[in-house]
Amino acid sequence: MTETAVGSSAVESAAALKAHPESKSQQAYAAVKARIVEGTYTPGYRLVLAKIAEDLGFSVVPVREAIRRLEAEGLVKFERNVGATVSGIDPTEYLYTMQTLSIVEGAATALSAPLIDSIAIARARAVNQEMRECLEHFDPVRFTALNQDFHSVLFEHCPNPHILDLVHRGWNRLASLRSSTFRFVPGRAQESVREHEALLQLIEGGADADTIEKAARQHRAATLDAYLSTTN
Amino acid sequence: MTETAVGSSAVESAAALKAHPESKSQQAYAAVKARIVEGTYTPGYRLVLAKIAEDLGFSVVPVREAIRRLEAEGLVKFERNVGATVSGIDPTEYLYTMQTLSIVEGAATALSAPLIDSIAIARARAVNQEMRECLEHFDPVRFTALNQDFHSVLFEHCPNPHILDLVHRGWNRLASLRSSTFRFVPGRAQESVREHEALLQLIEGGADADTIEKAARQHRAATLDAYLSTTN
DNA sequence: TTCATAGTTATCGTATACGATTTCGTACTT
DNA sequence: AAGTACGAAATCGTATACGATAACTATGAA
Repeated sequence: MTETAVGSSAVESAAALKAHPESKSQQAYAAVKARIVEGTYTPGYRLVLAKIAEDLGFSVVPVREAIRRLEAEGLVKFERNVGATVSGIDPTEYLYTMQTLSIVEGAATALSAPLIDSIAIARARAVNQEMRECLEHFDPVRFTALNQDFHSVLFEHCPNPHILDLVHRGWNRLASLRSSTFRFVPGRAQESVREHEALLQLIEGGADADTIEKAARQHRAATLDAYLSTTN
Repeated sequence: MTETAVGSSAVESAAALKAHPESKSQQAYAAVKARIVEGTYTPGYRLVLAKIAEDLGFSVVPVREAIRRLEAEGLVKFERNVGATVSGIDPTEYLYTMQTLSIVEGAATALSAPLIDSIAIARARAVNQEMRECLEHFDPVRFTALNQDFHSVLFEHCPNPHILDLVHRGWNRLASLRSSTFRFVPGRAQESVREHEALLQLIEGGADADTIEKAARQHRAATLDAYLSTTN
């Protein structure tokens, strides 16, 4: 587990089924996205079409298309006759993204809850345990990845792929902000791990959808609150 | 009021501010989107790049880019070496879209509620009154447009543009299904108008966010339920 | 020294061209 | 008559080329 770049799963798995060589625009999309999510291209980074095209070894047209797609996902900003830059670390954007995530993650969790079996719960617990260990060794990068894994386990049988897609977009958006000021408010991580366990117990106990949704939403919202409290 | 095509408002208004002539890919995007939303291109319609390019009077590259953008919004399906078609009327997709809409509309309404003033409430009531009249004259197309207007008034000061964007995407998605089997379950429209009034009263009365969110969510969900009950 | 302006460079935007892939029709075989 | 294989047409995918726009720089005047 612990894959970092989370993609529009539906699209990508469909593409994988066809034994087709990936189109170059597809490749360019994946490549640039990966660089943004990994942090090679940090926010504000100037994405020059010709340069990227040369790097990847093909022409500008597919690259252009890829950039446009990333723009639609909010990962890059594209200005006419000026060019593309990796989307910024505007605190307001962070707030919007986190708030939206709290809503869609809450919904995704509530919808998935009735479909989660005990095996998945056990796996989620194992991931959460790993997260605890990360805290001891202070490994924030892995912690974040595991956090996504934890929720991914819960979302495995999410009955609505659209909502799942929105979750993934949010995650990617946040990933592009890596190593910005928006991470690791002291103490929040510990609390987060505790909330995970509480969430699992709610699911195990067959709590009603509304309770689970509120808990999951609050889980994300608390991280946002923790950040906000540090700045004010 | 009563504009039909709802766009990523942030992007479009920004583009409007620059006195720039719209780029051709932008024009192509708007044009094709409009045709889909208006119903000129119905689901399943084959979008041949060269043909569209000729119609619009420019080359295929910008058209291609536009189609890709529409793909990202879910309005068209693009298959490699085969081409683009207007996204289909799969009942499952309808369910996904409506369910997602119920969630994001619910959230958008709850977030907006505290910011809605009495003038806006009055305007919303006026729109709702028009909707009643539409029911008498049986004008479903206008009814749908007014329905969007009603909610748009409520969302005018929505503090989170991301969520608003998701709402708009959902609306566009549904619009592309116009004149499909997914509309106008008998009696549902009347109920919808009543629910609008109830929603306004909740907002006026300063109901708490949770109550408003549930009401708004249920309002959309009920339409979905009405559809589902007709098929089973 | 600072500001305005003109010219240069970098970069984007789009058209055209051609190769690759798919689809569809037709002829041939069983 | 039905199915298969082959070939032609349609369509997509990408490269290259060139025009348009904006950013930058240098030069001159106040």
